Amino acid sequence: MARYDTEHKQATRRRIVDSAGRRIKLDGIDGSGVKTLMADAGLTNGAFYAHFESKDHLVTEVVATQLAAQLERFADIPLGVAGAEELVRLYLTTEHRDSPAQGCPSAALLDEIARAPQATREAYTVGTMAIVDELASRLSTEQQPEQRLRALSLYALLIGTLQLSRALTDRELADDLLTQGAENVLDLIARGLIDNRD
Amino acid sequence: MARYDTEHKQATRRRIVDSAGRRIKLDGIDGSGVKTLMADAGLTNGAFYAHFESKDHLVTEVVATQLAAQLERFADIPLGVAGAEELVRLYLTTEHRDSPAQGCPSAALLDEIARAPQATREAYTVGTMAIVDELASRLSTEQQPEQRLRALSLYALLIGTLQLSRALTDRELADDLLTQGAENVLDLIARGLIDNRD
DNA sequence: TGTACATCAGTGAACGCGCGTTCACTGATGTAC
DNA sequence: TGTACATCAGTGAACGCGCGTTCACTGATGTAC
Repeated sequence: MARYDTEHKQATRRRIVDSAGRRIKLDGIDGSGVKTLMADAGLTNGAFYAHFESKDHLVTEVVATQLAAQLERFADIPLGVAGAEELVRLYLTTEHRDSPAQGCPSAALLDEIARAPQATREAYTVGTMAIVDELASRLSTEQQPEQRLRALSLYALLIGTLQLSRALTDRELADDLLTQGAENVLDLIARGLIDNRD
Repeated sequence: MARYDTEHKQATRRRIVDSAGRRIKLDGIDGSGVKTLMADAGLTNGAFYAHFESKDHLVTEVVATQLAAQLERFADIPLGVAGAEELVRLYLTTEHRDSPAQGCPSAALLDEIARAPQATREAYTVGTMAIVDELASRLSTEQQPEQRLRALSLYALLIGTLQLSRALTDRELADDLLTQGAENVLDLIARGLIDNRD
């Protein structure tokens, strides 16, 4: 099975990174073995090292790719404050909570990333800032450096709310938390607008 | 080494749970092996099963114990809204962020707990609600059921902010996030008070 | 008070297993003639 | 157009290692006499 066109190997690599993204968000970094990650992509464990230097290298790429995917989901939402509000509501849905494999990598992996090697954390920081810029662009018409920090903080609030909602076994409480969390974050967005008018 | 007084074995057990709490908050659940956990308590791996049925059982007990410890830290803070504000500021310090082993188990382990067995998640839910009640008691003079939900959401915001600050490699940005996060959460607390006056 | 003994908390080697990683090999492919 | 061949993506067994767990054993202790 070889000597395919130039695209073939790159396509396989992308397939591995994509399916690994889903698996890792579902079972965690430590919880996802190389054998499983390769089986998800329809391959066997041995082929892994023809594509990646190590599992750590794949994880770093997965983090970057998944943050880019999350960025695209946000970028698809209309601009302006109405867009920011829609973004918050979309993030804090029961669907997002109940489908970690399809969702935001921060909510699925944040504390594992905090313990990850430097290279992974750096990729995370870069990818997160791109998301934050996308969010910041919706918080006010004029782009102030301060908006970036507000956006970063709002992103942290979204992540914490979704994570806690995932951990609680009381389903009703977990649902109410999403609602309350959205209300609080929307409140902060609205308040930022008022402050800007002063 | 045996036939000690009745207290001895229980004391050893408590010592294991305590040191395991620190280790697990530092290295994660999957990242902490039984051998290491026992060495931290000055024992060898074999003795583990004289104290616990399985690693999962220890983890569940660690989660409960650590949440109880976090509850005590909160309970030590004065009552009233001023207390709530102090609590927020204490939670979002660089010291707390840089000492996960001594800090809040939610911030260290939340997404690993979300993937943990049912029993662990149930212990987490119970322990978290106790913390939330402690927080809620500071949000307004009269205890409304709605305050509990507000407190739960505020706790989620604190957790998310600390976690994200831990993951970012840009130290200055991570510090600014703590400041901005505190500002946002304090804003929400103040706003809750105004709403209550209506 | 002194000695023999039963207790049992703790030891440490070993179990099977899955981990991340390596490597000799396979076999479908595009190319050369 | 047909055949021989070099390529190399992918296979799958094996590596050493640490995992969670088991178990035969140790030896300091409190108790009995």
